[in-house]
Amino acid sequence: MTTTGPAPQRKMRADARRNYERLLAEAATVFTEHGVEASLEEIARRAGVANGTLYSHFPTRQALLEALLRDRMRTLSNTARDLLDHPSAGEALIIWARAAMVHTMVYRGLATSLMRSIEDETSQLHAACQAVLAAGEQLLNRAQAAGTVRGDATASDLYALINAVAWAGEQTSPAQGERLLSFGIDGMRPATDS
Amino acid sequence: MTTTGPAPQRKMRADARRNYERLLAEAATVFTEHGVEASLEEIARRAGVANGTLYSHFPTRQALLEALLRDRMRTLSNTARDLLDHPSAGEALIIWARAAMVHTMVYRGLATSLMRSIEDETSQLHAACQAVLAAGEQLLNRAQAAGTVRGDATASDLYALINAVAWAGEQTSPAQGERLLSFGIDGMRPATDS
DNA sequence: GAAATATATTGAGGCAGTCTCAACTTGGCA
DNA sequence: TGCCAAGTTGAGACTGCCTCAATATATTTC
Repeated sequence: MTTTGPAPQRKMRADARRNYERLLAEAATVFTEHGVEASLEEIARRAGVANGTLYSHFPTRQALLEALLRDRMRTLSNTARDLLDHPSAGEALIIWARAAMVHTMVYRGLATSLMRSIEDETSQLHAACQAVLAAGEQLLNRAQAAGTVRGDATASDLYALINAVAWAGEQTSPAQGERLLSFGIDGMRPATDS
Repeated sequence: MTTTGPAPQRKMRADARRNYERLLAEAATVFTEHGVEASLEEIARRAGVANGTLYSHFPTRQALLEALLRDRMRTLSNTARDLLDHPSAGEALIIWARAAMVHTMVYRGLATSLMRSIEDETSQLHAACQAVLAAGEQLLNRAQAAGTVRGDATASDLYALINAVAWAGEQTSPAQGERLLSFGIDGMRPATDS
């Protein structure tokens, strides 16, 4: 499993880089097991370093999360761009929204972090979240232009919807998340004046 | 503000009852300020009792929450029953769902507790949550019979939807919660075969 | 290759929170 | 009044967060 080097700043000392990677790897498994609120001490312990080392590499939990999600979130944004070429604007939106929901469910508690980060511009995750939101907006706009989605739905609505259904999914079951997403997207259809 | 006596077990000693009420009152304000994950020590401190006293009255955070929400949740269930007489089945469902969402937003973090409690039958809140879910189910069934809501929507869907939009609302703004709720309910309409 | 230097790591310590329980009040009945 | 069941207390064991002076190590320089 070759990962793209997480590439923090250039030229780290060899031992530092080793610990950095080790910490990231352990963080991934610990977050998977216990969610994003897992003990940072446990991550350090498992990585075989003192907790101070963890804090020196990742001053906050958010910073650690950011490093862990960087690639994944970039991918999500790129996927949105690619889907702009999809023949059906409406379908493209649905496909992407589903992918975004799945992404948000990798770690328990992630939806909360991502939702908080879009509001809080001091968050290390803020930029990545904004990029995702902007990517979604493109797909949304196209679907609106195609008449598949109500004109008054906003990118914030879409972002909130995705996170809310991911949250529901992580609380109960992924299937429940999927169901709510379907309802939510359907509800964004233009009103049929019956 | 006369409240219905929270009535734990019969015949408490006078000082015990006094502390019990005091704790509940302080819990309400502290939860309002800091959400349901607020420090229990602070509640005890503010109530002017030792933390052990808090734990003796409310062995878990959930127990405290249950006592705090008991009346409110009963009311919500009753409201649903009353709304069964509403002329429009569809409107009745919407009105109730909105009320349930507002209820879920009284304390930050409550949506998470309520969502967890419906799954976890050992939770002190489980029974109250089930009652709310059952109450919603009645309204849902009527709306389905009236053809206003898809037949395949379940009470669990409704419960999850309400909690998910309340969660979104507490993360961003109540207005955002309202918007998502509208989308969700709209999406539960029977498919118009265009 | 050794000294000098910049870079990392360590872990104890201060803080806050949860929860428990043995020792101690104190309310209320006989 | 005196007794004892019921209630309260708060120190203490635990876990977690985060900091920072002391220490160790990689890399550069000569």
